[in-house]
Amino acid sequence: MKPSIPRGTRDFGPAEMQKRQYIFNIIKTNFQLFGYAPIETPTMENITTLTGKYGEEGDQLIFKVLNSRIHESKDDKKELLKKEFITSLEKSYNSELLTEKALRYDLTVPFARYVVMNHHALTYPFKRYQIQPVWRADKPQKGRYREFYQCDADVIGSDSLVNELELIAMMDKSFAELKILVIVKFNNRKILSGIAEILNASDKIIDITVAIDKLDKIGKDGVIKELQSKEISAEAITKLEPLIDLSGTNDAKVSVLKTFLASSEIGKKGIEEIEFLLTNLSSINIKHINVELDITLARGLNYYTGTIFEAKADSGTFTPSILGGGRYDDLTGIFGLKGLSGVGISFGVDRIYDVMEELNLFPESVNKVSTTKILLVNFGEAELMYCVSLAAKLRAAGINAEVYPDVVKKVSKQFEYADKKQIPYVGVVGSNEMTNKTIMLKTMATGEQQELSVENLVNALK
RNA sequence: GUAGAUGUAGCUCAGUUGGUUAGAGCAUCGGUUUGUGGUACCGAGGGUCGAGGGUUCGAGCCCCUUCAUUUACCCCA
Repeated sequence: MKPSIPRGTRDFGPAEMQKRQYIFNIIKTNFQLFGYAPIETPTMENITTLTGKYGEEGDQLIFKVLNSRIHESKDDKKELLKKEFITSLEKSYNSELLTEKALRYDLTVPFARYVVMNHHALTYPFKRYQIQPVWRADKPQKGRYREFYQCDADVIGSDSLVNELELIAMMDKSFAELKILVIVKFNNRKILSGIAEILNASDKIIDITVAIDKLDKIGKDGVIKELQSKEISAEAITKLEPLIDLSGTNDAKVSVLKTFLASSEIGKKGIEEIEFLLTNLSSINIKHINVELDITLARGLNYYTGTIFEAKADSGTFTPSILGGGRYDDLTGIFGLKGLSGVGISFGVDRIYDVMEELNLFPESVNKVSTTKILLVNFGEAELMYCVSLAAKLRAAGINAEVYPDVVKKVSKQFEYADKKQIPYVGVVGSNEMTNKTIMLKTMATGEQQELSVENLVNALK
């Protein structure tokens, strides 16, 4: 049988893992620096926990898990199962008889569920970080995987926009350390609600935001066409035009919005929030990222209610969003705990990796196949055991050491092993070294070698 | 779902208007070299040409069907 893995999934070899861990470490360090504590949640959630939170499209992308042991069902239940299966073939339909579990789609909803279940034990505002894979039943493409890691940091139980500010500061620091030039776009769902209100099209808010969101790709005419196809009135489209044309500095955009949204309470609230962030950006001393107000930013997830974030690399040809996030005022409400507002961001490690790979942003130090410092080469059975005890001494001194575990006809094979694993030193042990209680230390890069006592060997490698 | 591209050795790919025994590089193994790798040279093994059907004296190449991979749309990290 020819081996394969499900599409949209990947194996990561040692070389890739070194680079991935480099990214994870930077993000994790920054999460902790800002006071977030780690949690993990199960791979599977009850499907009812997930459905209805990600929008219509999102719900379709949830990986469902077939209930186990359905073949052991009683006959009358089997009849019901057959009916349910046929129904699910004909329309989008969730049958808990068939699937009551699903793989997590993101980390935010499981987090909200966790908060509600552990409400009594948490200290608010509760700040948590979570680094785990998520699954989406998407068609894989460039930069789009069916299994990928998210690195989330969320604060729940605080309305303060200071949380948003600190999240921006954390993005700045993280992307600076990763050396990725990034443009962080932000917007506010309240602005979008305000716009829909002004246009008398509150029921069409999703259609409108999705259309505006495509401005980059399809241009102004394309957006207008899309709006028309969604049965937005001509009058509303005319009203909307100044916003489609919106450009210039963040401040210039705000002043246009102020006029446009003057008669919308929710819109004015959104502007207030945006102004708070803009005027206080200076106090967090951003050095690396570009922060830009973009009213075409919509984001598909249903649960966002306030600030929304998205970050993209600002150079290279591969520029999908590598971070997303926002404020959700009542995600816990669905699980029965009202009045807890949360805000968070999510780094997409897999795309960050792709971007860094394209732009060659990994430091030389992570481009190693192995962290072994010395390989002990043997010339026979007795020498091999001498190597084993020697390795123990090296490791006791904190030196990464490997023993070549076989006795092979050609010693060159052992050197080849060291060479392929890019191990910088080789310790050769033959009968001479054994009688002298020494080791021949060879520096692979230069080919130089010298005979050393065990103590001198440890010192030389330290 | 819709549209395009691609499936040939373990990997990356050549393969002419259809013509004898399907090739290369890398990788693997062996040798030049029984106390020394990365270089060089010599040699070896490895293929139901994605699958099924058709056209033809003859198909890796043309036609049909099907499967897989991949890119774009939609949506998203």
